[in-house]
Amino acid sequence: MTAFTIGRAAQHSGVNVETIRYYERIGIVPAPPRTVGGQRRYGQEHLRRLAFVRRCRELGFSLGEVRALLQLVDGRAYSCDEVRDVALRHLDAVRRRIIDLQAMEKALDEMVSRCDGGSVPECPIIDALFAANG
Amino acid sequence: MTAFTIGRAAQHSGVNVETIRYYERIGIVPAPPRTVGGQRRYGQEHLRRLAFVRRCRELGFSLGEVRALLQLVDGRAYSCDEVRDVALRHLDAVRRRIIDLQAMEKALDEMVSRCDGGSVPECPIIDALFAANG
DNA sequence: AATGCACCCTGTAGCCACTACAGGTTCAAG
DNA sequence: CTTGAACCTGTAGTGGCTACAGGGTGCATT
Repeated sequence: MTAFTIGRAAQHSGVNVETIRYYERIGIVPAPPRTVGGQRRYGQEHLRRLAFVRRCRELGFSLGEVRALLQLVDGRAYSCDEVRDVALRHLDAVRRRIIDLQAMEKALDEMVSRCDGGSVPECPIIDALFAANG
Repeated sequence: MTAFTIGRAAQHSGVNVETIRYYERIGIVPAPPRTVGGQRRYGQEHLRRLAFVRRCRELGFSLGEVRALLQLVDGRAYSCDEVRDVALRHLDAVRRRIIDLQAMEKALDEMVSRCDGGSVPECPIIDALFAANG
């Protein structure tokens, strides 16, 4: 018998104790059985699911997406295409985000390099931030 | 005399009407004068500041960082070094974020490409998500 | 002067994904 | 049987907005 307390489940799955309770509350993970005193006891299947959620979150899936993936998994007979679709959409979003951040990086880098430490009369970074778009 | 309503100020600065009121509430921008009836009227300096905040936000600065930058600007005699420091720290954070996202992208890409549409018995994406870290 | 209506006002609640308490209870070791 | 770490619930806070509800204002037109 494997019965983990929430603390052990947290250690094992990498999901914070508070977060596990939060996931239960919002229905991302099922409520586990309780001891007579009311404490949660987790089995292997719960840990597996928690680790799944954690992995998804590490990959940047929103909880909505995670929910969608779990529904596909739970209704056995999920189609690979549906899963692939969720993943591809997310991959696209990640790529767009990277492009956005790279644009920020470029703009910041240019701003910072324009100001190379000399005590110029006006700060070129502040000037750039006050300047119009672009 | 330039006196913009909040709507005009929003158009002009690119900051949403609700967001302008929010910025005023949290002290990012000063409260403008009002008409007798209580409506806000913005001058050039307000617009300039709103545009500054907007530009900072576009570059990914947090409102905390924006606040810090504005304090440097407001206390005239800000040092360029201090500004540069805020910008450099943020640039670092942006770069770290890009690296994180690129790792996600790689992992997602590998997952998705392992599943090339064929109806395999088990979905490799789901398998990968259920698998341990890495 | 009256009316219409687009815009403005405040205040509150909601979003996401947690995190951090307060104030109390349970479990297991010694 | 006592200790104390870990657990429980419920609520409130985070950041950065956004979206109402329910009302008031300001300007153009009639």
